[in-house]
Amino acid sequence: MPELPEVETIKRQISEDLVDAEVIEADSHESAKFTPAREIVGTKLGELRRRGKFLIVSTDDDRELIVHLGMTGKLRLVETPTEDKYIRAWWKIELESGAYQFLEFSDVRRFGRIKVVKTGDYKDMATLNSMGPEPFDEKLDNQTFWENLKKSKRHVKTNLLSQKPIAGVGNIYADEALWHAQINPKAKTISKKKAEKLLVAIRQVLQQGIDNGGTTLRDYRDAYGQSGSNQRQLYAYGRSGEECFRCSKIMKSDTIDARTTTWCPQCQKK
DNA sequence: CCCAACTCCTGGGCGC
DNA sequence: TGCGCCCAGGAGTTGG
Repeated sequence: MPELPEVETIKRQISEDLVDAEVIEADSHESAKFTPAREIVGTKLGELRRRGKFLIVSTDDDRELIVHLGMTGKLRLVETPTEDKYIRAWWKIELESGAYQFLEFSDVRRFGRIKVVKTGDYKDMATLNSMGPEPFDEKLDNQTFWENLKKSKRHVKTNLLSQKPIAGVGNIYADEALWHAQINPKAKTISKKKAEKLLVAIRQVLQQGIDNGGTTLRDYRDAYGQSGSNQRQLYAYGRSGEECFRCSKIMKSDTIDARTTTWCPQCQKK
């Protein structure tokens, strides 16, 4: 599932190509989740940005195209249209160089969505509107993160997935970060010391994910259709029943607030 | 405001 | 070989 590192990888790959590209033609699946894709025909694009797990492209008429990849979404840039029955939206664009390319949004399970809004107008997008700070924002310090965590009384794992204390963390990187910080996913109150450790761990697992071009378990591919390699360096996610890499106890898995969670019962005690 | 429950979706894995 | 069942889960929606 695309989380911050996967979305960041795509952003880095095609952001520059989109600058000053003109949208010549577009079409989409008929679902209202995707039809806004058609609204930007005739505009010129700006850079592609990332906010949490959202991709945002500005247009030259003061709007923004917002893409969320959901569970199985892929955004890719190709020279000729791909034979792919799961393409939910596509845009034919003319790059600044004069070359024509196709930006394709493919999404088997249709959990992704596309929106077009006036610049910065996210009032109809609850998650984006109340999103916490970017993990690599230098202004995000230990004190702020700790205070953000304390705003909710929910399980820390669930709190992270809400995108409110910090942006961009999903199920995989949440389990990874909690393992590294040795925090029980069901903990509800986090000491300042533990919060500091968690922030370090989040930054570390996300950076490693970016460095590895994302985690490809099943569906994730980058903007050129390539797999990431971070799945080879996971310490918690998907390791239920296997030995903890730190203490050799058997890793445990359970559903916490409807999300599968894997942790070490020995070194992630409450 | 917060939170919990429900909803959206389909390929793939498994038991029989 | 194929059928039925279940699982993966981010975020939007609804209702308390």
